[in-house]
Amino acid sequence: MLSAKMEDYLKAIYRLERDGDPPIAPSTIAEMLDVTAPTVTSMVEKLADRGLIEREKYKGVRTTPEGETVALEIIRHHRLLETFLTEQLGYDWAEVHEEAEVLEHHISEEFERRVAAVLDEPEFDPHGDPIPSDSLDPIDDESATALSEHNEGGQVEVARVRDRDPDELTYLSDAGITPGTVLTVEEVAPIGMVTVQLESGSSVSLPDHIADAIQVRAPDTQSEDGVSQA
Amino acid sequence: MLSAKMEDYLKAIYRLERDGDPPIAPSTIAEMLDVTAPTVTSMVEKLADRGLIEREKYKGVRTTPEGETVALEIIRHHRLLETFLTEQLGYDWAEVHEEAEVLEHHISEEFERRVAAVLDEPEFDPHGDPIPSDSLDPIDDESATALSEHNEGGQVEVARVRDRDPDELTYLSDAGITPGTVLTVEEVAPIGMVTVQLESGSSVSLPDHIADAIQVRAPDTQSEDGVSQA
DNA sequence: ACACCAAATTAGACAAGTCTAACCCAAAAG
DNA sequence: CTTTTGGGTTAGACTTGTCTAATTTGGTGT
Repeated sequence: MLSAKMEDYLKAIYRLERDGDPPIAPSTIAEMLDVTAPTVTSMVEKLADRGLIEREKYKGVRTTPEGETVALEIIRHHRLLETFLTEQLGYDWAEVHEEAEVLEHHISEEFERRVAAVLDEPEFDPHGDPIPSDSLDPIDDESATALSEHNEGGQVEVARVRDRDPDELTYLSDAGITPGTVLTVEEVAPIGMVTVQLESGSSVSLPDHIADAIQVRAPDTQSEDGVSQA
Repeated sequence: MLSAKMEDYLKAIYRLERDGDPPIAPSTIAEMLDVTAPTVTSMVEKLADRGLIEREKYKGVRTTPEGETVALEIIRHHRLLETFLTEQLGYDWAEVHEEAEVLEHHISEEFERRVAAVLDEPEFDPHGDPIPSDSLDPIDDESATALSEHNEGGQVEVARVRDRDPDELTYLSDAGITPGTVLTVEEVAPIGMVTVQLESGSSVSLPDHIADAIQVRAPDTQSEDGVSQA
């Protein structure tokens, strides 16, 4: 069995690989997990011994297929839990991340199966992140673009919100912005701010770091129901 | 914050106090938690330093009021989780103990509150064990008697089943014996076995160690609904 | 080519939780 | 009142995950 810590490292490495390119430098991992460089060195040695990552000394690491499967398993746990907490226990999307971050390491496969069944095998979590399937096939993350890259006048639909700050998430949902929301880009101010208009007509201004975190796609011209994310 | 291990020791000590009398000997704790005696010595030192137990060297330990509160908190988590797993996720009562044993250490107060709310503040778990209230007042466990102490012909209602063996629990529920079931003691055989008759008319024979674990009380002459446990 | 520097690794320490082996109490037996 | 003996404690070691301080490496700049 893997420890919760090993799972955390693996998840971090996997996530970093999805953004930047492998190999992932120890310093990057250290920053993400808020530990020191020597701690990373000793941990990646252990993960490499277990065959979960490949390691080149003084270069960095990359996940092996087995390591990727473990990472996907944890991510599946995390996103199923986030979905479960919001849908069944009435959590707000701002609160679910922290709770799921802990529980993801402690639920059984049985729990995972039953939660997935109760939720009817969901494909996206409350932030719009895709939930890895039961078979743990790699997911492709990159179909949407950042809101901040769009020009004035364009109409877009919110696909994912890659922000986990509770205050910012609460602000967004209070403003009416969640996955599925259709927005029109009203103004891109040169001072690091984007203003969008909701379908209700109300306008919301967002600082760049939040506009960067909101991933959007062409509006779904079809339906308004919740199955539109596929 | 207390570690999961410290919580386990505290829970074990509290449980042992409820059965036998304090002070609780280190060897008893060691057996319950399946660790060696020196391990218990070092752990009880830590718990005593924290003010959660009183310790007399070479004698044993007893919980302080603060320790009792912590134990009750964990027991509340455990029993709420067991109830939640059966009622909301469709677990069988035979499976819930192990899952709850892990998760009880990792859920937040928020999670506890929301689960209790969704379940409508339940007072008993699927095995008939009382769930400590939100205020963590000590509970009195001892209103029921063991089935094994009853004489032939007596009619009783199952109050609690103090068994956690999955096979035995599955056997009992398959036989139709769960908290609330009304039984008539048919035969107390001198070979370590008790035979009971269900209201359906079917008979079930149980070895003493299981009859000991089934706690019963006078049948509820009133209703048949689920609120009858108070 | 050579020195420099940032980043990585090694070395050594520490806390938590566990073990085995050795020693010590304290209560019961004589 | 002494001895026996079983359970408890002390001593010392190991693992996991972390740290700080010292050292090494490999690419960069001149």
